[in-house]
Amino acid sequence: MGTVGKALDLLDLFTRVEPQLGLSQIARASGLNKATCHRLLTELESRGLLEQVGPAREYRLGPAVLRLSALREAAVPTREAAMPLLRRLAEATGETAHLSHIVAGRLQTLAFAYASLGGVKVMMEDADFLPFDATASGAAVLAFHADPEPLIAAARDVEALRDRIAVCRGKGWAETVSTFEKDVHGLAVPLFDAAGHATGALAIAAAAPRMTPELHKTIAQELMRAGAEITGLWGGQLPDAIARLWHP
Amino acid sequence: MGTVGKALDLLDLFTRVEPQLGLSQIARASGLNKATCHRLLTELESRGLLEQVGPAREYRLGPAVLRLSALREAAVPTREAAMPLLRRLAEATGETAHLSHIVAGRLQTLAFAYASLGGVKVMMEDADFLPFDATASGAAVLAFHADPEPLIAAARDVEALRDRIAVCRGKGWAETVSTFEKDVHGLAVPLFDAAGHATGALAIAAAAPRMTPELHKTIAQELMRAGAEITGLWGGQLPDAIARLWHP
DNA sequence: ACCATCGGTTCATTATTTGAACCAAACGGG
DNA sequence: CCCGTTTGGTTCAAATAATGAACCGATGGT
Repeated sequence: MGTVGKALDLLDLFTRVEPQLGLSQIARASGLNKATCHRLLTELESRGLLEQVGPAREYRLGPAVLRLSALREAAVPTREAAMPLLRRLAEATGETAHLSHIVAGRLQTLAFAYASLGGVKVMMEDADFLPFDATASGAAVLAFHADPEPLIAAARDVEALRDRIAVCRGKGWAETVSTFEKDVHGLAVPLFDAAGHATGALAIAAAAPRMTPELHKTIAQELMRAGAEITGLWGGQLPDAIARLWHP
Repeated sequence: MGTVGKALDLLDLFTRVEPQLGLSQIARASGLNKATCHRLLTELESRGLLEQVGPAREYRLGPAVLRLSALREAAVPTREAAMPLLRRLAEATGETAHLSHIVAGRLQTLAFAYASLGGVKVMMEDADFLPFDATASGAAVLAFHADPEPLIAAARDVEALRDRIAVCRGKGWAETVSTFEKDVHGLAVPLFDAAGHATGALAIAAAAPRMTPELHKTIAQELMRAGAEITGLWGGQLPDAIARLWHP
């Protein structure tokens, strides 16, 4: 990993919880020398990826990322294209739907949609990373990923993850109950790229107490239907094993 | 400019017109050696800022930019906060409204809104750069910018730009007629940061044939009102000179 | 008045970046 | 069918840029 990688890694230090960081803070968190950090930060700032604000001269994500994002969506409307389907899925199931995506070895939340009516809902945050070993989405992607082993091995609870992956390979969808968050029942299906490898997941996070066999069946069916559609929208291809499970 | 800067400059080669580029193409466009390019691109890809697709292994902007953008908007809702005002401005004037922003020495389109009814409208593209010397927005920002000289000097038509800047300093808004695009009448006001320096612009692009003295007056008034509001939303401060011009 | 921390800078040492030359694989005429 | 040209990608000695301990002035709390 070269200098560029180190600089880009600094961007990951900025989170929703800590959106602004000082120089010393960044140096400590990254393990880099303060002078090195300063040079990298200055360079990121000169291109607008970061900006420096206030009398404390703290750094935060800059306006250039907005442009890159708009450009990406114009070229590959990953999010925009899937949003209508995601909303419909939330409505059809009455629960919270969300979409995630493997980026650089991590599972990134892309978008989510709440059902318009109903009482208790599972709330979500955008731009977060999901743990592979505690989410149905994680198991779903890895079950059909091109190279899952390193990601599985890196998980905290490898055994439970392998179990869930095996279930997903057999049924076409993955499931978790109260692992990531208490009282949340998760169901997920993988999404595929043009080569037929899973690169994302579509999931429903339902309030566990509300789950019934009928609702479970509805959710699984809707997920498979929407999963096939989004895969198609993204120019992906369902592998034979999945096509058989989803369209029996 | 170090290695990181060179890598980040590569991101600018991806445009709406050419969203996917091959290695040789990028090397030629950037002037860097092919091997150097390849290393930088690989490093950008490893962090998800770029991705490589298809049998031709072309590069395009990657999904990580979506996360950064979501994080930025969560921390500093520049775009979201201004959108309602932008839409209201478009409605109130019946013309196309847009918002831009200085990022790393260039004027970047942040957002725009069309009036809901009416015939001819000026169309816009997101994530583009506006020339300082051919847009009302450019003159408006530079008229109250902290360090305008280098940006003015770099413009193609320096004289016309200086004239427009002088007008803007006197009136509080800038104007262009059919400079950027034919039959487009532009009016713009600067937007200010906490230090009272202009960092952005709010503008109306009107269909020139439709312009009347009354409409002109409406647009100028609405711009100044909305400009003050957005500046406030962004935590900015109107300089005295502008406060006097806008709230007589 | 003191100590700790902050953001930022300096400069000799060191490690990384650089790029001409080199693959193998496609592609497009003649 | 072959030859010239392009593609994406790799190699490695030479050149250059990154590194980090020590330093500075300013700020803030005790």
